[in-house]
Amino acid sequence: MSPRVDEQNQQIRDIRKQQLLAAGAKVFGERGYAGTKVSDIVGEAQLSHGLIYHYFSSKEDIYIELAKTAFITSYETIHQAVHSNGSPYERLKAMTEGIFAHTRESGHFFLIALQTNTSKTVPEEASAISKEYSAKSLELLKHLFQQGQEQGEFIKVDPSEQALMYSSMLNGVVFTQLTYPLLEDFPQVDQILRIFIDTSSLKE
Amino acid sequence: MSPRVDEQNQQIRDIRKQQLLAAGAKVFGERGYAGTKVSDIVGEAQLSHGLIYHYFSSKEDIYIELAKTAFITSYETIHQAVHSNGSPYERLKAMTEGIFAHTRESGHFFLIALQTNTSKTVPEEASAISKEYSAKSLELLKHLFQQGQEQGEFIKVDPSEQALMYSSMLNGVVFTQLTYPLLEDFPQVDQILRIFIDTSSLKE
DNA sequence: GTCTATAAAAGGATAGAC
DNA sequence: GTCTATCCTTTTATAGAC
Repeated sequence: MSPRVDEQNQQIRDIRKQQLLAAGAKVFGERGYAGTKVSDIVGEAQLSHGLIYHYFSSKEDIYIELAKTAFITSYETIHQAVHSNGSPYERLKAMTEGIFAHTRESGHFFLIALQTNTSKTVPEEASAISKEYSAKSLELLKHLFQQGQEQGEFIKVDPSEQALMYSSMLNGVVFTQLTYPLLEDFPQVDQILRIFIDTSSLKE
Repeated sequence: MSPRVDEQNQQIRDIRKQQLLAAGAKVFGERGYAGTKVSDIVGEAQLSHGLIYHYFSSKEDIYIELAKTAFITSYETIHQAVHSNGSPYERLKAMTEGIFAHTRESGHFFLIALQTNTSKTVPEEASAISKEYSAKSLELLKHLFQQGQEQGEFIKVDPSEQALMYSSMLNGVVFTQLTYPLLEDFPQVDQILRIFIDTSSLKE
C-alpha cells in the first residue's frame, strides 16, 4: 500500500465520518436519542446500513460524540465572548446577538443539548458532559455579571442568579426561534437585556 | 350484576386509569415518547403488563391523552389569568407567579409539551393539538399586552412579539427550574417583567 | 471501503387463564 | 378486573461477499 493510497483512504474516512455526524445531528435533533433508528441516520447520510459500524461502535457512540460537540462549542462561544474586548454589557450583547444569529445552523445541536439535559434515555456519558460544561459555562457568565455590577452597568443582585436568568432566557428564545423558524428579527436583544441593566446608571 | 357492583367496578376503572395516566406523565416526561416502554409505564404504576391495554388502546393513545391535558390545562391557566381582575400588569404578574409556583407538580406535563413541540416521533394527533392550543394561547397573551399598551403600562412594540417573548421566557425559566430543582426563589418575577414595562409611565 | 443478508434482542400488542 | 405467557414486528449489531 503506497502512502498515496493511505492518504486518499484517510480522506475518505474523514468525509464519511463527517457525513454520518451531520446526518446524526439532524435526525437526533429532530427525533431524539431513542426515537432515532440507525436506519434514520444512514438514510439521511445516503449510506448503507452496515457502514455506520465501520465508523462508530454503536448508536450511543455517535450520540456521545455529537453531544460533546454541542456542549464544548457552546462553552467555547461563551468563553470567547466573555474574554473579548468592550464593557461587560457590550460583550453580553455581542454574544447574545451572535448566538441568535446562528440559531438556524446550530439548531440541531441546540436540540441535542436540550434532550441531553432532560431525557433519562440518553447515554450516561452524554449526561455527564452536559453537567460538566453547563456548570463551567454558568461560571463564566457569573464572572461577566460580576464585572458588570462592579462597573455599575448591571443591577446588583446575586450574579449567579443573573447568569441562570440569562441562560434561561437564551434557551427560551432559541427554542422559540426553532419552533417558529419564519420569525425574522425576533427578538430585540436590547429589550431583553434590560432585565440586567441598572437604569439609574444610564441617567448620569 | 347489581347496580352496586357496577358502581364499584366503575370506581376501580377510574382509579386504574388515573394511575396509568399519572405513571405515564412521569415516565413520558422523563424519557420521551420513543424512549418510554409500555413496561416503564406499568412498572411505575405497579400494574401488570397486559392491563394497560384494558384502559388504553395503545402507547400512542395514552400519550395523546396526556398531551391534551398538558396543552388544555396550560391554555386554561392563561385564559383564566387574562380574564381576571386587575390591571394588565397585575394580571401578568399574578399569572407568572402562579405558573412558577406550580412548576414542580406540573413538571412532567411541561416536559411532555416541550417534546410534543420538538420531536418528530410523537403521535401526529398530539402535534396537532400542540399547534392549535399554542396559537390560541399566544392570541390571549397578545390581547393582554395590547391592553397593557393602551393603558400605558407596557412598552409600545408589536404585541405579538411581546407575547412570543413572554412565552419564550416562561419556557426558559421553567426549564431551568426543572433542571435545577433545588433553586428556592428563582426567579424574581418583577425583574423579569421589566422587559415589558414602560418605565417612563412609572415616573408619573 | 462498501454493501447485502442474517443473527440476536427488544419492545408493542394480544390471548387466554383465573 | 387482572395476570402471565406468547406472538410478531421492529431494530441494533455482526458476518461475509465484493
